Amino acid sequence: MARVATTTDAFNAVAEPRRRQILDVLAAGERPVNDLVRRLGLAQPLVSKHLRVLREVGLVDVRDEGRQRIYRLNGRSLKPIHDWVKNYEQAWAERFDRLDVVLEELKGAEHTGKEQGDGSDDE
Amino acid sequence: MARVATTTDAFNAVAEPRRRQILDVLAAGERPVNDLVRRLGLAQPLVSKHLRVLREVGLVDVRDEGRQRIYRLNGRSLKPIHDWVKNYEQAWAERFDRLDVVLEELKGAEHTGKEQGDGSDDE
DNA sequence: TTGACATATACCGATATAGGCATATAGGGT
DNA sequence: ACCCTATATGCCTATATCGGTATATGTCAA
Repeated sequence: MARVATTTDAFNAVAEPRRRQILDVLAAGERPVNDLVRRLGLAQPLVSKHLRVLREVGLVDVRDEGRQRIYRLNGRSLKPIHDWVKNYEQAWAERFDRLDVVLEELKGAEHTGKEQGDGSDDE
Repeated sequence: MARVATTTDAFNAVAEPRRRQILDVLAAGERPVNDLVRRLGLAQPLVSKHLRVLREVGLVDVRDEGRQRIYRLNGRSLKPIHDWVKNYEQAWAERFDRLDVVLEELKGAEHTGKEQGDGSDDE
């Protein structure tokens, strides 16, 4: 048997560095494919294939706009990963057992994190 | 070319569900290999191989104890994953509102709305 | 229609993965 | 010494990956 298919879940989709790159770019705002191609310096078919994988695990959404396809981040699909790693957080942050510290960090993450201001969540 | 080697980084190591299972078991405490074998119902060589991968990316440590090898979780290696996903937390922040509320109650409404409206073109 | 552009897909090659089975290595007990 | 247990590794197969090149699909413009 070969490895678990990359289209299985977000874990596998995100294991590929280029796909993480794509998501990182999309985090700044939706973009057409060619924009990603130029920005990442990858071959266009390769980008399309990676986008397909990301689409199949729900990490990105597409919208047709003329002859362009606008891809948009759908970070919700990363939640399973976040939920899983979160359980290990204490392994590198033993201060984590105090609720106030938890909340402090939570808040910090909100205005310290890079702007993703695309507001892609909806529904 | 094939996929990036699973021994490359934690992202790839953790993309394999069995390896996540192993880590989950080890999260409860260090264990010898046979313990994992019984607990996961996998073939012993398979467990050993997965443990090797986990070891090579630093996700577990080993200690020799007689003729047993005690594996122990080293969750610090998961931090890169956590750091990466954390930036996307806002994408599913609807659920997060609940925590925002708690935060505001504790800290006195320090929370400011998230900035939006990037989507700007560029380059 | 023709042509140019934007994106997706088909096909191919090389790689290395997960898992199975058999065996090697190593330590403990007798 | 021997045997038994515990674990690691080697060899093998099937699979499906990633990346490349070529082509198909689709959309706009003249």
